[in-house]
Amino acid sequence: MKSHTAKSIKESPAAQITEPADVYAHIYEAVLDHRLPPGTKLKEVPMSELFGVTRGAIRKAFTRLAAMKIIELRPNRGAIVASPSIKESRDLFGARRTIECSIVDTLAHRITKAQVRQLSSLIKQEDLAYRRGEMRMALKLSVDFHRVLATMAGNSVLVGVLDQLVSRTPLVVLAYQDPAQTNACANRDHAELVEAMAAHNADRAVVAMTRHLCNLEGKLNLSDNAPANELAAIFGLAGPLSAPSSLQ
Amino acid sequence: MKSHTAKSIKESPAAQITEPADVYAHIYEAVLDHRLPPGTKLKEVPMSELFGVTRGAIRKAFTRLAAMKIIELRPNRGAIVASPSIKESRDLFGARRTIECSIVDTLAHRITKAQVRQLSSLIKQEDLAYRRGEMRMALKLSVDFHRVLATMAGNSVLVGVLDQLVSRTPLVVLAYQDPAQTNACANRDHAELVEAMAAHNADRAVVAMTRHLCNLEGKLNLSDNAPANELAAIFGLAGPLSAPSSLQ
DNA sequence: TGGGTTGATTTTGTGCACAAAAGAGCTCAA
DNA sequence: TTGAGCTCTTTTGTGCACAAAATCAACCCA
Repeated sequence: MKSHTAKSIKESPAAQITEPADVYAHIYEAVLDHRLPPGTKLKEVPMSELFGVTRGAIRKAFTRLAAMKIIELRPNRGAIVASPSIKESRDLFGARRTIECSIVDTLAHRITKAQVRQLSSLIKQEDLAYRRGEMRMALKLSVDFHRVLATMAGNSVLVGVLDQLVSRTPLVVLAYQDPAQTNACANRDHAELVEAMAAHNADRAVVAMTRHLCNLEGKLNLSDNAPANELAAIFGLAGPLSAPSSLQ
Repeated sequence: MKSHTAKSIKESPAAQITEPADVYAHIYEAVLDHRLPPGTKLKEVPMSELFGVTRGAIRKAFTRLAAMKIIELRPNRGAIVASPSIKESRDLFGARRTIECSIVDTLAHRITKAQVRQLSSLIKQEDLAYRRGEMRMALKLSVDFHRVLATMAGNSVLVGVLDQLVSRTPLVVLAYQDPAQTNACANRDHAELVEAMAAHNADRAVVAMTRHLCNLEGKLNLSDNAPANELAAIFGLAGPLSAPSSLQ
């Protein structure tokens, strides 16, 4: 009970991790699984013992995670799992709309039959995972779909940029997801998008992508009085963002 | 003559740098000044001695610079100043067009008189610097203009993304700039853009931004047989990119 | 002469120990 | 009872020394 900070990271109790490098991935997964909820303190020594690596390795992973905005690195005060604000979450979706609509517009003009097949196959896998209830896998495949789309459009810089945004999205979704809503139907959006692109109908594809991202954002509880692990919310007071000045 | 790698970084010979942190900025400036041309090896020990900091501090700065794609970090083989490929340069401008057109579109609808004044003031300063021949200052102000634009549009995520792209742009420009061309007239583009936004004419503003970025890109020597500090170019052979497959 | 191998030197990577800072708990006084 | 100040403990930050890897050069042999 004394230090309950980072005890629940291991996938299964037996799986002792000894690999030198991919501490990053493990922490990332743990965050996405909500085994490490937003705000959790990540101490270096327990982490290093847990993963069986040195403190330096943990520190490096932290640097990368902070660059991706998965965790927040506070000088002299350690790392905590990021808790994105409402505005940041909205901005993230806004940025994705901008970038992914551009990607889809480009791709719709020049997509090949082989690419359509590849995308359809991804959708099928994703659908299967949903039906089986493998939500983690489904989420991963859904994210992959967007990454593949970006790669197909061919602009390597946009691929890099989008990768950052897409990586951050699940954290936002998990932080603000509305328990009443289910995200099972998001899959249909992907299919519609691919249909539009296969028909080389760029306008329709852009609309489909916009709607898809708006659907996703709409399912979140991003109203001003949404809970965000904030004290104000816990005590039922006004939302954390009465004025937009509180973040910047 | 033995190790001529990093001797010319200091701004002035007397200015010995002892600050702990902003090694990053100094290296970045040196790269933009072409005191460290693309491909230059950056050794840790000489650097640390030069700046009067420890090797660890240099290493940290390298990590940040690599994240910004200003330098390239090759495992076990040290850091070199990035030499962006032609495709990457084109993609960079493409990405900027996507993001900045979106920014300008948003901003044109809601820009305030005060913001117009601020932008006009920036343009005036920039113009002044150009006239005085202070090219470094002019370049910096020109870059700032784009950053301010992004900030005014209000999407913090897009601000962060654009910051990365804008920071990388000068490196590309310096690597591929055509000696025959001059970039003195780029300033007029900024003025036109602000005029369009002041009139709340989003379409015209987007066109202005597109043209501005295309102008910039167009002044570069990005044809397939452009020199890029490549051996092939030095010896007058075929360009480094006969097929686009050579990068990815 | 040229290609490949080996050894020496330089350069990068990493673990460890110590320093500095933050945090927790305690005492004492108002 | 509260709160300021103090000490002790925990946690993060950093310099240094050593390990591993790569680069360079000489050398040998075909």
